[in-house]
Order: sequence, then structure tokens, then C-alpha cells
Amino acid sequence: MVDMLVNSPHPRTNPEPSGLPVPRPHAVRRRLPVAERERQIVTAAISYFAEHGFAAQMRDFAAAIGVTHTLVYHYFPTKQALVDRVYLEVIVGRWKSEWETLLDHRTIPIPEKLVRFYCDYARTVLTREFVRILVFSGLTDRSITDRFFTMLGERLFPRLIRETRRFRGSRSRARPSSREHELLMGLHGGVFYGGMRQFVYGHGIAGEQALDDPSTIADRVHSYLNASLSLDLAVAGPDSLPSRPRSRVNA
Amino acid sequence: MVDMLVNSPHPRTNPEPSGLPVPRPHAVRRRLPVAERERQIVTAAISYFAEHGFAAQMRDFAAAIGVTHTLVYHYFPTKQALVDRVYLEVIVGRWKSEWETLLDHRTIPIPEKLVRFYCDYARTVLTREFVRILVFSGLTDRSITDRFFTMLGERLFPRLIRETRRFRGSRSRARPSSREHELLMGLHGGVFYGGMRQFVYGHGIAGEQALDDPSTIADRVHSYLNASLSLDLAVAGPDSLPSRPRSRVNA
DNA sequence: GGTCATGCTGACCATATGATCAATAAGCTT
DNA sequence: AAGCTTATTGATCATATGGTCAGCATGACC
Repeated sequence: MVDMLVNSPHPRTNPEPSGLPVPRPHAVRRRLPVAERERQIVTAAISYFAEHGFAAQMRDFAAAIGVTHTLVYHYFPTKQALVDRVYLEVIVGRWKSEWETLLDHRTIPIPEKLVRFYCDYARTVLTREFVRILVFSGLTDRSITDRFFTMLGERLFPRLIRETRRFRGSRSRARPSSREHELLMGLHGGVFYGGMRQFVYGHGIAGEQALDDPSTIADRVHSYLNASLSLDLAVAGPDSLPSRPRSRVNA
Repeated sequence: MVDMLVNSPHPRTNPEPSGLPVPRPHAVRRRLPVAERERQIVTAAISYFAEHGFAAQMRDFAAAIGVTHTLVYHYFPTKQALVDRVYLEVIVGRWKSEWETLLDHRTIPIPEKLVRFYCDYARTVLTREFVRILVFSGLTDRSITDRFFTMLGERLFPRLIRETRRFRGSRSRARPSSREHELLMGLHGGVFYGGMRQFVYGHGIAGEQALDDPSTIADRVHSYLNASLSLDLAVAGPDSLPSRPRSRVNA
């Protein structure tokens, strides 16, 4: 399927070489309860659009679940309506408010908290459907990625910054400096990049290790926290070293 | 988008001198030398497809540079040929063999070498066209991203792993462990994620700081190198700390 | 000013696509 | 088995798309 990208009306392969007249090509017509059929359509649309992009044809999609595209139009008035539904279920619907609760927890040690959060975040978000649909939507209609990133920026990143500061022994509530922010983006991006590699570029890890592998996540979080310790001496000079890091983390 | 078809391909305003019957309703038709026109088409195609994806229409694209789509077909036999050319120029054409030379350099201190490399890599690769086209192509036709990632995997990552090991005082030539590899992917992904945020999600940095900002890059590289120091004690146990890190790096 | 090679365009083709609608038949009730 | 509701479909529409082609018109040369 090269032409998800490159539309081409012409090169449609004619699938009917044999001139035989097919008497009853259509299979048994099964009637499903409305709720069930709708569920089926949405579920199928998620994986179909994740795979082929939102430029994919309604007819091809419908054929993939063995119905006609007209039936899909019976459940969703327009293609856009179906697309919106897919966005909603995959991106918005997967947000877990528990993440916020977890990060607000007062007694779990901060490194453990961050590791636990990023493990679950990775497990939730680093799926084929989520990653590809987020990226597809980011490249075209940004309305959904905007919503997602607003949530990240309002509910997640401030908490992560706050916890990082607590780890460093700071109670500042100031707007994060760009160094602080970029450091966090390095962690966050490093995690998400695993999904990109696997589901977009197709050069994922060999299989031995999952994207949400706790030890990989732990490595990254610890590396991030350690780096954050040097934030305080940012202005002190390039060669100084904290005489005794507050609490260096190790795997 | 729709009206681009209706509109005359030439947005240049017709002077409209007087009520005289104008026998030539179409705008000035400029003839360019072949090489020049081809250059113009390719350049425009790069930014147009980067913006609208490769599903964009030839007519719309042609209209954007003020010619008809027929003219484009005069220079490129098919849409795919143009797309291939875009891939080639943007992705393949931007690889710098100097990167390999730099990483092979024997005397530059390793942290400085990595910082210099990632600064230039970021400057080259973290452009709107590169990032978006790479991701567009990754989501659909992977032939080009495959080529790119093969280059990364053959020419870049091995060198980065080797230098990281040298930094740790190791001369091993063994295949990188998955921990080593994932740590490096964390760095690499953290850098690339900046481009994703800015050019795909549209939630880039506030402008004060560029994607290839040396101090951000330096932070990440140092954080990575420090983390790599704990690789050796991976099996030693979760709580041990190197009595004296070989050479901790700071900003 | 005239002419000529060719860069460039409008009209056209064949197919494909999102969307509509009357007609059909599956599954329930009786 | 008959009847009814409605889930499902095939035929159809209007438009859009990648691609072709004969012929126009532009700029260089005389």
C-alpha cells in the first residue's frame, strides 16, 4: 500500500481476471444489534486508520470488516464523524487521572514514583494505534494533538517538574526554566521515541525488550534525576561539581 | 483548497487597465530555462509536501507556484517520481559524512565530540521539512526511512556506542547490550523529539531557545554520559555506587 | 519585424471517492 | 408461516483526481 500518501485513481488493480459470471458473490448478510455493529465499526476504524492514515477510503475500510461503506454511513453521517470518534477514543479516552493522583502521592519515594508513572504511561500510550494516530493527526489536523498536549502541559509536566524539584530539595513554584523544561522533554521524548521507532519507523527493539520495560524506564528516569541535580549549579560555572549530590540515584 | 481548482492558476492580479476588451485573459506566461524551472518545482515540492503530506493534489501544488499541474508532469512523469525526488533531496541528500569523521577523531575529548556532533546533527535534521517528511514517509512508504535508519544503525550508532565505551574506559567491540542501546536511544530520541514537538505537534519551545541550542544539547549529552557510567555496575546490584566515577561530566 | 524551437496551457479521459436513497432481507414477534 | 421492523445493500450522483495531448505563445536568434 504505497499510495496512502500518493493518491492515485488509476492504478486500481482489476481483481476479476476470470470472466466467469459470479452468481452470488455476497456472503451471508448478518444483522447485528446496533450497539454491537457500532462498536465493531469504531474498533475496526481505529486500527484501520492507524495503519493506513485518515486518507484511507471508506470503501476499503468497510470491506475490511466485510460490510459495504454505505452501512458505515448509516452509523456515522460523514467520514469526519468517524475520524473524530477514533481520535476521541484513542487519544482523549486513554488519559488516566490516576497518573495525576500517583504523582501527587506524598510518601512514595520520588524516583520510584516517576518510574512507576512512566512505566504505566508507556504501557498506555506506546501502542501502535496511539502512536500512529497521534502522529497522523499531528501532521494534519492538529485539533486533537492540541488537546493532548494541553493536558500534558497542564496536568503532567507541572507535576513532573514539581517532583523533580522536590527531589532536588527545592520547593520553588516558579515557572520552570527552559533548562528544567528541556531536561524533562529529554526524558519524555526519549520514552516516546521508543514508540516512534517501533510503530512509525519500524526499527523497533528486537523483541527481547518491551517498550515499557521497567529497567529501561528506570535507567532513563534515574539518568534524568541525576542530571537534574546539576541544575542548581547552572550558574556556578562549567567545571564545578556538587561536593555531595543530594541523593544520587542508581539502578 | 477547493477554490484553488476554480481559481486561475495565476494569483498574480490581472492589471485590468480599462474597459477595453482584453483578448488575453490569462496572465503573463513566463518561460523559464529547464534547469531553473525544475529546481523551482523540486524546491516548492519539498515545502509543499512537507506541509500537506504526499496525499496533496498535484493541481494544488502546481497552483502554489503559479503553474498548471500539466507543467509539472512535463518535468516529472508521475507524481511518484516527484515524491521520490523530494525524499531523495531532503532525507538522503542531507547526510553528512563529516559526522563519521568527527566521531572518529582521536584527540577531541569525547563529551565535546558528542556535543559538537549532536549540535550539528540537530541543526541539519531538525528542520521543518526534514522532520515532517521523514515522519510522513515513515507512516506510509517506509522505503526512505528504512534507508535513513540503516545509515543511522550502520554509521552512527556504532560510533556513538564506541565513543561512549571509550568514555567509560572500555574498549569492547561487542554488540551493544540492550541497556547500552536503549540509553543511547534515550539521548537520540530526546533530541529528535524536539523536532517532533515543534514541527509535528506545534508545541515547540517558546522561541527563546533553538532546537540546536548548544547548552540544551550539552545537558543531554552529559546526562547521557553520566548515566552510561552506571552501566558497568549493572549486575553489581541496585544500590551500589561507583566509589569514584571515572570522570563525571558537568555543564 | 519575422521565424522557430519549445516551455507551457486548456480541454479531455478514465477512474475513484464521499455521500444519498430506494429497495431488500435478516431476525424478531405473533 | 406470516408480518413487521430496520439493518444492510446495490445503483447512482457529483465531484475530484492522476495523467495525456494537441496546440498556443514566448523569448531567442536572425
